[in-house]
Amino acid sequence: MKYIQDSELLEKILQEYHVEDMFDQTKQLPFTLQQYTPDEIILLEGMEMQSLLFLVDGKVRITSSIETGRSLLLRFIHPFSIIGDIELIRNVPVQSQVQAVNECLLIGLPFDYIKQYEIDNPKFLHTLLEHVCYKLQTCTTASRVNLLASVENKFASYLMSTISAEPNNNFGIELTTSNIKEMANLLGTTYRHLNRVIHSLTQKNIIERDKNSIRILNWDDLDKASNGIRYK
Amino acid sequence: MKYIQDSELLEKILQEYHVEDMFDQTKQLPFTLQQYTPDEIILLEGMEMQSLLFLVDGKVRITSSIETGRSLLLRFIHPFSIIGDIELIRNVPVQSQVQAVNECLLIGLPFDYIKQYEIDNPKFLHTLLEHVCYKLQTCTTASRVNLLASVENKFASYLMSTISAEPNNNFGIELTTSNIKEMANLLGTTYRHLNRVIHSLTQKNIIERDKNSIRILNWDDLDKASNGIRYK
DNA sequence: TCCTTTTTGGGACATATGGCCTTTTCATTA
DNA sequence: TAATGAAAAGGCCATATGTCCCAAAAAGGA
Repeated sequence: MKYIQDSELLEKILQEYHVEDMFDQTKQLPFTLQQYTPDEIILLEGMEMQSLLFLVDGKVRITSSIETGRSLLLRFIHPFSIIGDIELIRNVPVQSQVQAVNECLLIGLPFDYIKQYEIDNPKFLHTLLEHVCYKLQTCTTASRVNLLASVENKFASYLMSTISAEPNNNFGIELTTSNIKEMANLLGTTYRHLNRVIHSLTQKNIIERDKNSIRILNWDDLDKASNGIRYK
Repeated sequence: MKYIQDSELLEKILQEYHVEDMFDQTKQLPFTLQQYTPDEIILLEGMEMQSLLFLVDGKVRITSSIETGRSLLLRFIHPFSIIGDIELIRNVPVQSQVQAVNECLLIGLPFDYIKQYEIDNPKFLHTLLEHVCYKLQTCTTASRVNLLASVENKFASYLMSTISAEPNNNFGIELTTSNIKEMANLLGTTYRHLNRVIHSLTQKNIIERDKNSIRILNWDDLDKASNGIRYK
């Protein structure tokens, strides 16, 4: 992690994400600007947290692990996201592992400062509340999906969400596959099994796979394969 | 559901749960006092919510379902709990099915009123935030557990938490079993399978089962069977 | 007490999924 | 081009779990 001293950049970011809507005045707040390199660990489960973090650039992976060593990809987050809300409010150690996927920029604001000056600021509280509620809603959905849906259901649903959210919806529709392992994690399964599922869907002519892409051939059948599962 | 007109009772409850700590003044708030009978549905997924609810007596089951008809027990809640926080903050329809387990008493406070008079009250916001954060933390834990642990792990852990939380820790330690089906749901499995797991643990002399109770014979081995899973 | 009905438990089988290890593919270099 | 090594895919088996259905047990009634 590298601290960046660049008050102009900071100011620009604060404006871009309307951080001033969250605090009454942003000029004098003791923000820090932090840069992380790809794969760098931002927070380790169990450590004590000192600052609330705002993700303002890059992509971050949130995972959770158990004693057996296995771990679970909870979600990816993108700007603008808040990291450390539970820890701030409940005074607990870091709940999940947080890791930069690519180069990331985060803004930090010390808990001490927040607790002293902002903890009763309705604007700030609203922002926090909205973000936490969003996370809770997402987590509830994920919980339900994880327990009730098969990997095929989840993969079908994931494919449809991901692809329809992609900008390049030109003709076929594509998706790089070097991240199959990542998808497997996200879906809570193994690479081996996801491959099996992909193979099966290919056999049924629902999707088509070549070297670096997966293409949907039959949206209706894919929808059936998802069995009504929707991630959002 | 039956509305109860009993301002004395209401007042008593408001004091018992320190509801006045949440609002600046509680006297004039348009609270309603609602009583539900065992198994009565309090909220159905998808309906529009009008009031924030506070559970003040009884036990409530929160479940979630998918199109296939299967459903999942997310958690039980006890007083003092808030129902409808996400719906209030995010303006979304009811996210989970809410059902009274036994006779329940709830206090309602209309969203309209809250949005007009209390939505910027830091005390109220803090209370909400604490409850939502707690739920999120619980949900994250549950998510991880659900995906990474076997039914045997979960049952072992569940048994230990439940039993050690019981007051009657006298000699052996007991647990009624008529609710095995409920436990199966809570653990995200079937009655059939939970029976199988219980049978297996019995074979290993880790637990002992008779007509109406399960007793732990060997805490160490049960702990091993839980494989490090902890619900809280 | 014996018979009927309901509840509970468990047998048998099918399926989903994980783990290991081999095979295949692909890229790199001699 | 051939040889070599790394990465990806897939075969095979074990296990966990769900589903269906029947048997055992309990409860109720004549």
